[in-house]
Amino acid sequence: MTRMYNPPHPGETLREDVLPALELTVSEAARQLGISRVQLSRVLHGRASITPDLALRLEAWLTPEQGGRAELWLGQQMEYDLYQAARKRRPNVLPIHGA
Amino acid sequence: MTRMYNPPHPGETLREDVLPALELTVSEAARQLGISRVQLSRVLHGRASITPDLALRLEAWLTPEQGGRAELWLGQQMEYDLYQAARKRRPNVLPIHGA
DNA sequence: GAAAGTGTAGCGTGTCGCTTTACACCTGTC
DNA sequence: GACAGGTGTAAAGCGACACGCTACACTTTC
Repeated sequence: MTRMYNPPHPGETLREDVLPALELTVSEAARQLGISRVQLSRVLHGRASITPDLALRLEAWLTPEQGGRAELWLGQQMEYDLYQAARKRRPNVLPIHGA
Repeated sequence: MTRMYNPPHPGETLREDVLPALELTVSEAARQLGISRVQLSRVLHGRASITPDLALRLEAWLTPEQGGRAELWLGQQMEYDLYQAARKRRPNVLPIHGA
């Protein structure tokens, strides 16, 4: 239950690590991934999430060495979403036995 | 990239393993979790997903031995969603260097 | 028969992913 | 200076879905 670190948005990883290594423009990457340039830009800036569909596209697009594992992208998104959810509303739920 | 097994919906796990061990009714569990009975029933039967909010509620409610880890619930939901997404639409994306 | 528990359909609301269009900005080259 | 290409982003429209509420039918237990 200790989640002290601030997980980065996976789009940030994509923007800072993956795309520069590929030497591709955002427009060209979006074209190859089969999504719109606008949507990819939103993901890269943390304004949209890595969806299962996008994770599968990244897996089909990248080599395993470049980060082509759908579970990794989705898992990082999950960590991010969980942290953001815990940061604001903590649900008012009591432990079950009082334990 | 090999995802050959059929991951169960996490609500199924909740219905078959967790709730029986607690000897609680669905209505009472929903009340303690702070969600509606209808919504919990939908989750238990795979008609609704484990959201970050619900995962945090489960974590606050259950002891760690009972399965009280938000990441586990969300991760199982992720596996399920990923498998379902891969099962139907496979995105038409080419590998990046023809590799 | 009454009460409690359950599954589920239907409705309304809010959120969000996604595309398309459009705009403003920056950079290079002619 | 004009023009083209790349970029970020806002707005509009659509579809999907989580969620609560109400309502109904069914079952079991008293």
